[in-house]
Amino acid sequence: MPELPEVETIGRALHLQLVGARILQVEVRQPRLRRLVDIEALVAGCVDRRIEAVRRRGKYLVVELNRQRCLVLHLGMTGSFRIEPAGAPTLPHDHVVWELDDGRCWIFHDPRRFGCVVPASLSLDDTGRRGPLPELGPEPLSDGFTVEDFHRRLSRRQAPIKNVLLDQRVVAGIGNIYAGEALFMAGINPRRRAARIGRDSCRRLHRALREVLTEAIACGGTTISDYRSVDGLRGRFAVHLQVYGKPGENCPRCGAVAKIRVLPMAGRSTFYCPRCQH
DNA sequence: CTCATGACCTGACGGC
DNA sequence: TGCCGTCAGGTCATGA
Repeated sequence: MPELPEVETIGRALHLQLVGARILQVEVRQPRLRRLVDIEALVAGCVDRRIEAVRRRGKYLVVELNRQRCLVLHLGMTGSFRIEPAGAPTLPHDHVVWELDDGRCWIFHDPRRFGCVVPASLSLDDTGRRGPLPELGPEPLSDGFTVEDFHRRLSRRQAPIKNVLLDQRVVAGIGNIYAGEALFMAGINPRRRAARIGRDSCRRLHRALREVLTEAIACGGTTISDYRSVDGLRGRFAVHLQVYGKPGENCPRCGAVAKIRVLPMAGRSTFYCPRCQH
């Protein structure tokens, strides 16, 4: 579910809520997430440590703990966090519960169990990666994401641009919704081979990605059904979506001239306007 | 290396 | 009402 704006929203909320708290204990109710939770390592990595920061990298969250440890978290499709008073009743699919020293507990909830909770040592390698994060491309909202570098990366790929945008090694944090929205904004057909995106189109796509992600973060993300931030609030970007989830509707740019179409690409639904996107 | 496909899970929804 | 197929915001392993 969550893409960069949703993970950013959740990460900011967790940072505000958790920094300064000390973890008294951690309970793993269901270790069988996408990667099996190593309970021993999680307990050793968490208990009696203070939470110092929560940061985002791509769609991952890194919770920094004192004494050089961290937690690497991913929300998969349906992961969420909430914070409750200690002893509050838990729900089905509450898989990990951290008890804090201030009378609250922090809960990881994930019905589909595509998320992960991985304890790691807090160390930077020479590429700036933390712990067991996979190889990730540049942060699209950072200065390190330049048109030149983006164009170079695209020029090596023969796959459709839509699929390449979903490759986290090319640029980090883009998922199905924002890939489709950015391609619409940039007027690029999702089936276009990435290597055949010219300099001008690449510049438009670069700008579109930054614009859509920035606006979505300002809205607290996009809620289609499940997604909620830590406080339980919905993201408000859904009303700004131009094409995602709107097959058969009039294109918002060319009006009634063309209808939005949907086609499967790499197993995911892709929405686009056949008239406006080339 | 690149690329496409299916697997991993649960729940919601529509058709019959 | 209930059963079945399909679909869902993500990643990862596998084989061509």
